[in-house]
Amino acid sequence: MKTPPRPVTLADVGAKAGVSAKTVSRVVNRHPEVTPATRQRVEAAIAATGFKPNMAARSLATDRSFLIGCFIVNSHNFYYAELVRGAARASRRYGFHLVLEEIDADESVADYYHEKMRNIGYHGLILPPHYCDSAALLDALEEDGQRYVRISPAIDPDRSPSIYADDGQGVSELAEHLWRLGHRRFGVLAGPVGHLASTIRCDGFVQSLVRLGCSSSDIRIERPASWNSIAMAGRDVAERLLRTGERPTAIFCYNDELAAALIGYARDMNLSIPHDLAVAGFDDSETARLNWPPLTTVHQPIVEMAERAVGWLVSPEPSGQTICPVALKIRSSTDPDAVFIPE
Amino acid sequence: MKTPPRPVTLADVGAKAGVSAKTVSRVVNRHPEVTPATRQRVEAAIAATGFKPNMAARSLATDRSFLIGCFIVNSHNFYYAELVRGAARASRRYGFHLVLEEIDADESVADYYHEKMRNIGYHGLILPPHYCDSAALLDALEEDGQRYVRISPAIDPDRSPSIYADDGQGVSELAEHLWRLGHRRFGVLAGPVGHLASTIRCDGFVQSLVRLGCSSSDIRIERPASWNSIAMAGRDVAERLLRTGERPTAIFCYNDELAAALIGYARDMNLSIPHDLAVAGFDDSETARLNWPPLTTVHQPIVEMAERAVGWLVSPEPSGQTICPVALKIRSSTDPDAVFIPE
DNA sequence: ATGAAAGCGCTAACAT
DNA sequence: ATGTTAGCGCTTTCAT
Repeated sequence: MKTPPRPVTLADVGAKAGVSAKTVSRVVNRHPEVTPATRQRVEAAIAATGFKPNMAARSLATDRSFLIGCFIVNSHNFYYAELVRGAARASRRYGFHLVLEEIDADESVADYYHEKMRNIGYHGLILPPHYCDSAALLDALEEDGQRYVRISPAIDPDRSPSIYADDGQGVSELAEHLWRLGHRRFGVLAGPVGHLASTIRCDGFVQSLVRLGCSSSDIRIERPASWNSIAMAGRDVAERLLRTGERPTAIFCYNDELAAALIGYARDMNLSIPHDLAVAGFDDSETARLNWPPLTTVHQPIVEMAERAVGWLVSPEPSGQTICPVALKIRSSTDPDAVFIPE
Repeated sequence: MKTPPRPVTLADVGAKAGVSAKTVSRVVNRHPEVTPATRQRVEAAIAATGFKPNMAARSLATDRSFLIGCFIVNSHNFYYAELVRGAARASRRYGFHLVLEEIDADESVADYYHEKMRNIGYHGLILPPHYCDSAALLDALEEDGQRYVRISPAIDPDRSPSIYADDGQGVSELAEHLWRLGHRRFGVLAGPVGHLASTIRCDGFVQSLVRLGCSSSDIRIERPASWNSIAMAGRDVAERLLRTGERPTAIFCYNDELAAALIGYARDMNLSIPHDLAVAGFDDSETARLNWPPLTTVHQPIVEMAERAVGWLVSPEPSGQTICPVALKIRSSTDPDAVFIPE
């Protein structure tokens, strides 16, 4: 590798254009008080020299970085991958750069923020589920005046800008959909205990069914004995739901991956999907689309939510105390052509 | 949000400890020439004041950032997600931060680098497949003296540090494995034309079989008519491979997602997997694990490769011209307990 | 509308 | 072993 060429500075450009460095700075930053004539000359000099402003110097002088930070769990997960996609795309669109901050499950986010992130001078931070519910983190951020946006927070919805998907609405529509199809006995593969989304999805689904006239005794809720393996979790619950008691004709699973695992097992039992058994998931992930027949599922506009989060972070005003409900869509597995039914 | 407290500077700490700012700097940067006594005093002052060095100032002064950049495709994809996981984790371990640079499929990476990345002063860059084969980008990086590491490059293996997975070895082992199981008629669901990994996997698989004594006429290679939908691609090829001509007893698919799609279709045909038909994928992705029975597949240590890439980037020496072959592992779907067979 | 000076917080290079 | 000086490249403030 060659040694890097000496970078072009504002002063270099200024010399070339016959103006001061400050004038060049004004042009670069689109200040209005510059004569069109000088502006043109400066822009020509910028183009000629290939000048690129130095981020570090700008950050030091303005005490603002052009970095957006996003907390991320340390595991392969459709939800986070989508979130990152949206955030990266939007950051780029606004001239910012997305930094990933991977936090271990067993460590304190607030501590990590203090130790490693505070000095970066992040322009804004994205707090996806889990992190957005750490009161200690929120306290630390507000103490610093650090701008942030929360995604689907479980606590203090009015505390600060937050964007969430209306899981309750989604499962309610799903319940109606299945009920309309004629299903009367249901199973639920519930998510982890204590996980808010899990509670909302499970309870919302059940309540909607009851509201439709379903008897509680016709809804069986099962939870995997262990979460170590998604495949095993799905099989475990399938075993209980399909081998014992009166078999449900429709099962709603906490997410698509669990639904896929459950379906695999059901097929081994020679059940035809969706004829003998309808299975619904949540997230509208790759898994839901790859499965055959495609999974009934609830789509969260994750990418768009992340884009909106970044949009708020880069906007001049601290984005207000807005809460943004998001429309949900249901995809039908009984119709292989998988059309979206709008809210 | 409160207004941020005035940040603590080196000078502040120095005043408190009764030393110069520079001495504090030396302590922070672990310079050896500091008396244990003063070091202790300074460290106490640092702890008391809650001092955190300012990244921007440090970057400006040293002309080094603590940022690792990683080029990323704009789509949800197991491979890139894993790569990001490994890179984020390793960056963090070394005190760096990982920045994602999402590049659209239809734009020039080299141009984007010039426009948006050059002024960041990246400590190092990770070039995953596709980007690592842009000669224009490599030229631009070397012109700038920009440190970088390539992952599985298709061109110029000796040009610069690169890390690759030995796909050829993987498919060779896979071929042997299937042959040993007694398969004699094979199908291949090939990847996109012109894609290097696709060529290596397909050709390597076929050549290995031929070497084992398989007749070329017993190996049928099929390619989806369209790549718009993975599910449809899998069905498309399955249709041709399983409905026409003599049915193969084993099919190797370019990746796990295609394999899953193909399997779904095969099951609709009432073929029992793996009894009637063995299906193998590539990547060892979530899909391979969620499928039931689990997919035969070839595992790339993607996370570890990314970690190694970062390790090279942060090491003082420009990491040499080393090429790093990586061991491959094969997982067997005929054995549901999915043990790894070491190389 | 433009320029000059000062300084953001840090470190390299030279003192001592 | 520690302190002093002079910037890094930019922006702010205050002149003009």
